[in-house]
Amino acid sequence: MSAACQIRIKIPKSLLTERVKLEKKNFMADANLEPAPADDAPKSTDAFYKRLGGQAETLPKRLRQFAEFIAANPDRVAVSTVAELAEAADVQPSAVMRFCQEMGFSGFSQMQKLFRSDYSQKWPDYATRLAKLREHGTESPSALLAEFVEVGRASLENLMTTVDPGALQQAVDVLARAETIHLVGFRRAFPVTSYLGYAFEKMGVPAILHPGIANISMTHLIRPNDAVIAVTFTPYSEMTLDIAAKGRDLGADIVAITDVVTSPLARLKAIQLLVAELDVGDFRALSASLSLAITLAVSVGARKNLI
Amino acid sequence: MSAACQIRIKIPKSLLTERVKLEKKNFMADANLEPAPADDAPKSTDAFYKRLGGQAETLPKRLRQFAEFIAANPDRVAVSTVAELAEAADVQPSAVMRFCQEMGFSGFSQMQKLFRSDYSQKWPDYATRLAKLREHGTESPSALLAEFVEVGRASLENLMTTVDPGALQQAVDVLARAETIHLVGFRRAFPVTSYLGYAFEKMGVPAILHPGIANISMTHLIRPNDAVIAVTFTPYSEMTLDIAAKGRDLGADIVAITDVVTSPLARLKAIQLLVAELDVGDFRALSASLSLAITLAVSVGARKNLI
DNA sequence: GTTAAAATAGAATTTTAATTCCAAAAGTGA
DNA sequence: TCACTTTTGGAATTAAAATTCTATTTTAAC
Repeated sequence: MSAACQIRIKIPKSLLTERVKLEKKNFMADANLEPAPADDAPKSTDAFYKRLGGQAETLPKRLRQFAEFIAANPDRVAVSTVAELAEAADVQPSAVMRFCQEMGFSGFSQMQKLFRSDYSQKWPDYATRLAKLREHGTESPSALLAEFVEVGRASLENLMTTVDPGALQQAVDVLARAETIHLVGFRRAFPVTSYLGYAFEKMGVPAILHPGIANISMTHLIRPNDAVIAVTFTPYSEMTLDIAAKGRDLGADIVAITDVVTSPLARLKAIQLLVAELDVGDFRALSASLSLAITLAVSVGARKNLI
Repeated sequence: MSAACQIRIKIPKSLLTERVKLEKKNFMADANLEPAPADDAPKSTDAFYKRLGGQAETLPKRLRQFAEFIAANPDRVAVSTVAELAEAADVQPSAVMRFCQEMGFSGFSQMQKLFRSDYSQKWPDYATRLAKLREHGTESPSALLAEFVEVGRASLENLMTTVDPGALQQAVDVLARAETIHLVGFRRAFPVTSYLGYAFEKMGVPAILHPGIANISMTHLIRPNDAVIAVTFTPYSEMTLDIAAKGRDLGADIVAITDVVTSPLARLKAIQLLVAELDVGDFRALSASLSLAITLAVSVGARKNLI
């Protein structure tokens, strides 16, 4: 037979499909096998995260890369395709598949099914979720968390109305002009000043966090061209007021983050930024104060072209 | 020509596909047309519901049936297939298609895309917005404040879904049992630990705030019946991880406040409390972390009948 | 009751996405 | 440095889902 006579027939796969499917089906029926019994696939997203946490260390590079992406964006799994996730995590689609199998799933589809079943639970609106959190019993930590979350949100909402844009602008001007910024605030105001300290340090803005330990005040460090950020809420800390007053005497500008206009800091002709934060018992959700502080820091950094 | 001679040839579609695809492609290229400009498709789920409300009355039976189903189960659209929705609503898949077209979409896929983006849009792209704000330093501080307030609110809302009530309860149990609580967290986590330190001190709960200054770690203070609260976010602070690991070795319980499940703290079999907070450059709105922290502190105090 | 129009169900087909496969690259230990 | 294993990227294949098509049924008007 001469080669010229040979004809290659490519059978369209679509014609084959049916038969193959049938054979497969029959085989499955005979062997009494389920589609995918999924040996050790996580049964809940909690179980999945647990496994992920334990296994992440041992995964090869690309798989770990994807694992981290998933950990950071868990909600995207339910509504994305393999290709989309792969692109977003900057890995190949096949890496995604390998990851799914490594986690015990038969493939992506099975894993996605798990996330999708969880999806509707996350959907209820804010009020419903809050109610659910409280359900655990009025004394439970989660009920308390619901309380603080709500208070925090209310405080943030308030913040927009209590802070005067003009005063904020003025504060930024003053701080950007200052040679050194002194951060003063103790006890429950300390988280605010320490965060300001971190932020200024990071941006290279000269700032001193007054530690207030051992009752040593470092007022002698304050110079005329400096500025002081004083943070205090009722009951006002004596030391904060003292240092602010000394700073004013030495000619420094004072920016006050405090709670009400009648605050003793008002006497110092300080630029006042008011934060009406709500209390739960004796404790205060600092959400609003921190947000104001970080705004201040970033604005000053931006003004100085440091970020 | 006699009828007997006529032969009907059905060309396998698979052979046609390629050519047709090419022709389509070329045509599109020539005409410079986008795939599906979608004349009057709703651009948001709000617009969709509005249209649905107005049009539902005039829809034929099956389509109305499906419309009602959608109205009752809006969350299922994003994570279901046509077949699944059809089955759940007890209509044919083709009815679903007709519904989608009736609502102005090119098909189901386009409609689903809307619902999916709506879900992931829940956490809008603050990071980029803020980055832009900072770049253009021209923006007013109050605009920046508004952004941070928004971010804070979103973070708090998110906190309710990322924190597992069981883990929170467990953490409180462990901390209430501990002889001494060690607070570990530096740099941007420090505001959190320092606030915990303040709260515990105020309630009389024995707690040590590890200062982390001068690279002196105080791990030798940790005893078997103690607990460690380790707070760290990417990039994880070495010192925090070290102290937590030492604590684990010494037999203390570890409670971790961190950002993702793949955090190195997972290795230590720590009780993990996850906080998904937005980073703005190197800065983090700490609202959620602080709310979680204060919840933890107050719950422990309550458990010990100290407040 | 008859007829035309509209709507529907279900199958056929196309399109898109998931999964597998394999050659090439990157590690690893002798 | 060389053999050997693991991991990776990308194409090829298979499976699944979306979309279209058409015969049939229902509806509504006359």
